[in-house]
Amino acid sequence: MHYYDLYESPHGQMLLVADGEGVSGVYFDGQKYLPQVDSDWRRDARHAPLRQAKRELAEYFGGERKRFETVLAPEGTPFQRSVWKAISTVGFGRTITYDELARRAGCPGSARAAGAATGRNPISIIVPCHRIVGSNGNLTGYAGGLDRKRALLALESGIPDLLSAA
Amino acid sequence: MHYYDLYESPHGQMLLVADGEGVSGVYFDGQKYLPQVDSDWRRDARHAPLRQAKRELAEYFGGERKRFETVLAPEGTPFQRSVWKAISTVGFGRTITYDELARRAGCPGSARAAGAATGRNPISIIVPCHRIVGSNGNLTGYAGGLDRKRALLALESGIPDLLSAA
DNA sequence: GCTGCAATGTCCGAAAACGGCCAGACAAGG
DNA sequence: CCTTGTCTGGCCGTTTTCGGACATTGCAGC
Repeated sequence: MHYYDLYESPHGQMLLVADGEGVSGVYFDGQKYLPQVDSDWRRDARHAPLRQAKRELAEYFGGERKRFETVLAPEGTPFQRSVWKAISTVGFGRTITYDELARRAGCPGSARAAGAATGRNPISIIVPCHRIVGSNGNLTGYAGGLDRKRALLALESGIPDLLSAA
Repeated sequence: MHYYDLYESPHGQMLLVADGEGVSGVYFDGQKYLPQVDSDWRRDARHAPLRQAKRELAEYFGGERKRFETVLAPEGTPFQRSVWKAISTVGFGRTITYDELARRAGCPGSARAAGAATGRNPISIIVPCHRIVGSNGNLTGYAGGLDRKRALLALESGIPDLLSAA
């Protein structure tokens, strides 16, 4: 059974999804790979993991939270899971390259595949895939749009996002 | 979560599988498409649907039961489900052809596809796929082996299975 | 009679395409 | 020289695509 709820973030509406185990998805409105809310999913604002995720996200955007503790249950291939787990080792305000990410996932040399897996990360923000950048520092991609990626990194750096004002 | 148990039938050991909804599989030992018992499955002889299935199977082999009432929850495509449901409309001791089966499933002309779906039936005996025969009366196939198919039909016809003695 | 063929939904293996990459080479402009 | 940008070729797991194979059957052609 799937449960879901919506959350109004500073960067647009977000869809939160969970199953019996924990939170399985956190998506920006209109992002790539956004799943369809099936007719047999139940919207449940009192679902414990969903409530905790919403609260922690609000604290994150308020600048009062740097680590998430929500119970996660993403679905993916073994390789994808290892990549997503590796992403979670990158702390607030830090960034690493796709190459380094692949190494941390135990697959050195698989930078490109790691990039693809990063793009399929179903849990935005909480699994901080926005902290992965190109080897030259470029923000090469983000399923929710590069603007949001830049905004999140700006939030974490403590520096106002100048570009977004332009 | 998956639960399972074993049952010793007159024609070999059988594997019974269930999830939260009901019985999802009944397999002969060594049959085609036999699923692997995953390490996170739990053997549970007290599981209600499993216990009922075992009891009804014992009664069936003892000649004291002609209809099953166990709650079923097989997994398959819409087409497969419609075929399996159609198979269940064939009564004890009766047989129909794959062509007739396809018609009952709402897809006349899809006899071959119906045959493939029949082969994938996960619930032996209770969903009586052994009662489906070729248009010329031949026993064209059975995941558990043609011997067992013949034996089941012999049991249901009340006639001793002469060939099995040969 | 026997042979060949068309129609049908699904699974499986193989092959190809597709990415949120990266290093090296090269050219252009300071 | 150093910096910056573009291009190229190799890298790798996943996804998509495609061609057969099936627990069939009725019909056409010989």
